[in-house]
Amino acid sequence: MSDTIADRFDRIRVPSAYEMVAEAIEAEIVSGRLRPGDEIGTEAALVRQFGVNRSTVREGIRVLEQGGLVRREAGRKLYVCEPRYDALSSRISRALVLQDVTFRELFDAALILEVGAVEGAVAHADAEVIAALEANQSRIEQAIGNPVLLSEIDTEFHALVAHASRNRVLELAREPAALLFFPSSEMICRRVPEGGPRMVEAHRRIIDAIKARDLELARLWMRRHLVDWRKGFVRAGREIDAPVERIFARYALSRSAL
Amino acid sequence: MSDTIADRFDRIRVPSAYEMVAEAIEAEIVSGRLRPGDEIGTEAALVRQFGVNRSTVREGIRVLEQGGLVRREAGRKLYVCEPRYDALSSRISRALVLQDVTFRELFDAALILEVGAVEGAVAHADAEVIAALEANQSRIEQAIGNPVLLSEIDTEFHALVAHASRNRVLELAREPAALLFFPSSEMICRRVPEGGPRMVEAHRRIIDAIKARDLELARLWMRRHLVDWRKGFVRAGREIDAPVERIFARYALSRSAL
DNA sequence: TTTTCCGCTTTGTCCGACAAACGGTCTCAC
DNA sequence: GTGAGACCGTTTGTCGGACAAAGCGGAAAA
Repeated sequence: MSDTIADRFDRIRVPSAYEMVAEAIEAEIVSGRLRPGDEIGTEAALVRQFGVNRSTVREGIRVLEQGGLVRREAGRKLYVCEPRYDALSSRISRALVLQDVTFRELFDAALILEVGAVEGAVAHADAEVIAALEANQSRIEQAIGNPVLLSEIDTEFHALVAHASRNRVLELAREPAALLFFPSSEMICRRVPEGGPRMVEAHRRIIDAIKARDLELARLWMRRHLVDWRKGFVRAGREIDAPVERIFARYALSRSAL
Repeated sequence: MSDTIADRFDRIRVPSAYEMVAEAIEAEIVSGRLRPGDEIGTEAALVRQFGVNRSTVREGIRVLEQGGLVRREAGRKLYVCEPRYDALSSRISRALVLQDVTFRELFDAALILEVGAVEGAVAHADAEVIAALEANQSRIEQAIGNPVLLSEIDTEFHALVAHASRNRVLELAREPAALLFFPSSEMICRRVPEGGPRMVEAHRRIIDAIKARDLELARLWMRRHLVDWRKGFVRAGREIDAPVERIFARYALSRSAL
């Protein structure tokens, strides 16, 4: 009977105790009354304050831990943590993989995000970041011929460029895609031998463009660098419209768990 | 003594039982052996299978729930859920707020992400999404003068544009920023009366450009639309380099919790 | 056939308990 | 006096058992 009438009201959600525990602590953190580094207190203390059972407190703590708001230092005290992205990014990467996003989507998004990041880097890079980029460059020049190292250093390069933009929103926005995108360059370098040198040259040009504050040149070489990746991907015999395999998700996850 | 020697080994992390429970179930989901919609089983069943206590199983379940991998249907059975972003995006928004990102960062990132999204929309929008955009437009034309509605419909408009790009990576990448960015347009419309009509015109032009597959025009009007926002922000007397207030985080969180 | 009621299942919460790991203190040998 | 080691209380991770409330399904009643 009632299913023939349009529902006027939403279902009422009664929050459970462990959710209220989590929300109470979260409110303290979001409002700033608890600051990163502060300790939350022992489980027993929380039991006293909230007047609920320890199991309930513990479930609430799990929620906060997963949300990246608190952190347990090596099985010991609970601290409010300075917001860490890694855990969140890897969770998003996992969601992307589960949705079977394609490499084309990944590539199109990376093009937008990485070019955006290098634009920001041209505008805001300071000496410190540029030094880090140069250090990265000298390492990658040593690593030609070693696909595993190449891919790792390349991933770090792009993270550094994003960091140079001094835009934490952008830095975060690109991370889930990067986590899935760059590991595959290992596979490419393995199968396309000229991939390594081309990558090293592109990085060199990008760093130079950032140092020269040359927006157009930076854009150009970042774009070229990524298009190279796509070419290599195809030449390595991969289908660009195929979904990102779930293998990569596992890889991204296991790395971030460390 | 040992702190004078460079540490060779990382601390060994012994995974606790509830983490292993969570990982075991996660592995089933990521590998595809458990598909969205499948049910996980009752807590009692998991207790039997894993041979651990129910409290332990429950903590593991909390972890998965927060990770957006499983979902409890109204206090009842556990299902593998089709990956939902909302929860994850709001968590990232929260992290951004806690880092005190500025409106300028938000604006710069939104410029890159939204222009990127509209580029994708020009390339990939289909009739269905365009119809949805038109419906959104007719609603916003009715809403001029109502800041709350305007801001809501504007937020939906941008989500639709991103969806039209048929790029789930980009769609997801923009969401955390959007969650923080667009709600503030309510404040702007409230204080800058001509904001409403300008927003409506920009949307109209963007939709037309998408329909005409005119890349440059779409870019132009999206950029103009966002720059308008920034102008309004300043004219409303707000400081663009000030951190996003924590109020907005709460707003974004409470919306996504529904 | 429809409504109502009853009992079973499952979740949310509680209580009490214990081993292992950790932190701090105290003692003892040097 | 100082350092090493033993000792002890605290805290976490896990366990077993228990109960009320809510949801589900089938039987009984209208």
